[in-house]
This record gives sequence, structure tokens and C-alpha cells, in this order.
Amino acid sequence: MTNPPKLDKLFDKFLQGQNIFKDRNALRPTYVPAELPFRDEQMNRIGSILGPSLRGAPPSNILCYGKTGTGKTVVARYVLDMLVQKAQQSGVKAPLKAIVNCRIVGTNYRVLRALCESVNARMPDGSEVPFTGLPTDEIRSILKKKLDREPNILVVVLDEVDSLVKRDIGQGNDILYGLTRMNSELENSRVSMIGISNDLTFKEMLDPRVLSTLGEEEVVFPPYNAVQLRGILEQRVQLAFNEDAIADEGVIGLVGALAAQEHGDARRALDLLRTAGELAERRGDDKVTQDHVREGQKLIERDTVTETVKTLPLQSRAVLFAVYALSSSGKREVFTGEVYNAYEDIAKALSLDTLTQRRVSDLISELDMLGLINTTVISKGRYGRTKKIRLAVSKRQIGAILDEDVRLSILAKDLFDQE
DNA sequence: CCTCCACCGGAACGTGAGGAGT
DNA sequence: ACTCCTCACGTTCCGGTGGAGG
Repeated sequence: MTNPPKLDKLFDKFLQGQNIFKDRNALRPTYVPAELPFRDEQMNRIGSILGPSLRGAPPSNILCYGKTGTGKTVVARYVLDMLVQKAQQSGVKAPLKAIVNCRIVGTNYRVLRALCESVNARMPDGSEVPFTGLPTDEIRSILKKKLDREPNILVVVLDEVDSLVKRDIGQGNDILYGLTRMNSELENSRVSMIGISNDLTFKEMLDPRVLSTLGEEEVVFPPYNAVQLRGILEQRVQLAFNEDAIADEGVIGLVGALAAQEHGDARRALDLLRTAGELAERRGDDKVTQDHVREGQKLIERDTVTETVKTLPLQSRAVLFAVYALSSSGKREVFTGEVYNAYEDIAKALSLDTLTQRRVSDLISELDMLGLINTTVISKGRYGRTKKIRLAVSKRQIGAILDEDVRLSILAKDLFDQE
């Protein structure tokens, strides 16, 4: 058995070393570059607000607004890093910092736990604070005790705070309120917060008490325009790719243009660039071309859809399947009632518990938020008010993914053979 | 102009898993 | 063994509503 010549060549490329990437980490969303272009204004604002902490004075709370990929998180990280660095250089006590992603961390309790972890607060017996089990009050007091042991300033970055408030109207406000109130309960230390929100209407959902403290200062992050995106891409290309790895000017232009369509999302742009690079690398091409970019775009789209569908809970998948089955049988738009009927059959066929319509209605809303379907509430006059539901992804793709689930695929065959 | 459908979506509550402390 | 937490996931109950048809 001889190696196919193609494979042989491919391996040769790897032997010659990385010929496309110099450092692909420079394209990852968590990467903090040495310079952040086009964000001077925001950096200065945040810097001058946080500055007093160097003299031991608690800084005001800040609220950062801007759509995804406008550099909010990276700027916050960058400024904090610089602040700590500066403090160390000049022999001043550096403020403590904690960065929490609220979307991932999720709940009141877990936010507190994450804070404990990042200031290294321990249980009385010295063990780590557990995932669950303690009353929230207790974990609060552990954190407070630890902070108060000596004068500290803790800067908490709450990334994606909006998801805290959205998830559970009462709860989210509770934790924010709790944090803002913590200052008056602490003797020696101070907590200040940087809230980062993707949602521009976030303020309206906030409890006025919280808003008045959290929103002391506001920093707005406008989307990057095409020129700025281009600048960022060029900077990162220098860091991430080897010389001449990019075929021509048009490649960056295309990435920028595609991302500009997505409201100037720099993260998307960098992600796309990385995917294109990886695609070129995998193919054994020595340059990244516009074709790689276009394909990368498709790949990313497909992957995210596949990923979200695959990680869907069974019930949600059954609901999605109901929508899919209905729209496969000709209709482009379906209504909640029809979906629920179809869902009932599907659930029965899968011997799943049949959920109530109320619950299914929530699942439909979730699918909408995930971008798998589009819904609009409409009125059919005499015939009631309902949601108009459409698949947001191509039937073929959904079908292909759902087909991988054996039981659903059998069901699908039954269904479509009847027609 | 009014009615009334078929759902929307808020609120409160129940259950059971996962875990801590005693 | 027993009590007490949180939290995800559901259910029950219910007030609210845009607009076609009378």
C-alpha cells in the first residue's frame, strides 16, 4: 500500500513548518493585543475613571454598551491589565480584579462563587467554595470577610450583564443590587463594577436602584466601520500570519466587507479570517485566497447551526422537528397551534412526555432566540392571535442534522412516505 | 363599532437532582 | 439520616390583545 501522492505532498507541507500561520492565537477572541486601535476614546474614559484606584480611592461604577464584537471586553481587560501593571511598577497596592462572564456563569450564586474564586476566598476550613449547596447569604459573607481582611479595591467586570437580568427578572436585579450594596457593608474594602452589555435597551430592564449606582458612568462602543475593521484585520494579520500567506489585498477587504454586513463585529471578522487560514492550511495551499474566505463563511454558518441543534434538549428538538416536518409538507409558515399538534404526535411516537402548550410556546421562543426559526406574533382576526413560525435555516440542513438522530430519522421516513 | 378567537406571556408554585452541614 | 440550600424544568392559572367578521 503506497501513500497517495496528494497525502505525501500534504505531509511535506507540514514538515516544512507552519507556512500559513505564525501565531493563530492572535485571532482568538480572548487575545489581548499590545495595541488596540480605534478605541482610544473608550480606553481613556475607562482609564480615567479607574485611575483613582491607584491612590486607594474607589472608582465609580461603569456601564459599557455596544453590540457584539465592538471591543468592550477586550478594552476592559486591557485597561485593567495596564492598571495592575502600573500599580506594580510604582509599588502601589494593585486593585484586585475579577472578570465574570454572566452568560456562562448564569446565576446569582455562581457569580458570587466566581468572585470568591478570583480573589481566592476560601471556606472557613480552607477548602474551595462548593458549586452548590450553600445558602447564597453565606457565600456573600465569605466573600465579604475575605475582602475586609485588609483594605482592597475589587474591580469586578461583569461581562454580558444583560443576560443576568434577562434570564430571570427578579434574580438578575437581585445580584446586581447585592453587589452595589456590598460597599456599604464593607469596612475596609470597596467594590466597583464594570458592567458590559450587548443589549442597548438593557438599562430599561434594570431596577432603578441598581441603575443609579451601576450607571454612574457610561461608555459607549460604536460598531467598527469598514475602514476600522480593515485596520484591525491588518494589524492581526501581521501578528497571526506569515509573510505572503495572504494572497492579495482583496482577501482582507472581503473579510472586512463580510463582517461589516454583520454590524461591524470584529470578533466575527477575526474568526472568519482564522477559519479561512485553517481551510487553506488543511488543503495544503500556501496562500489564503478569497475563495477560502467565502468557504470559511459558509463553514462557520453551518457549524454554528449544527452545533446548536445538536446540543438542543430532546424536547426542543422534538418541537423543532415538528416545525421542520410541517414546513416540509409544503407550508412555508406555520402557526403555534399546528406546531403543537404535530409536536404531540411526535412526542407520542418517541414515547416522550407531552409538554403543555404553555411550555412548548416557551420552547418555540427559545428556538427563535437561537436563530433556528423566525417568529412573529400576528393576529388572524376572528381566528385568534398566534405566532407565525418559519424555519430560519434551510430545510436541507436541518433535515441532515435531525436525520442523524436515529429515532427522528425513522419518524421522518414514516411521515414523508405517507405524503 | 363591537366581539371574541386562539393564542401570548407574566406569575406563582411544584418536583426532583445535586450538594452541604449536622 | 435528616434538614437545608440552589436551580433547571414544568405546570397551573389567568389577564391581555389585534383585527376579521358580524
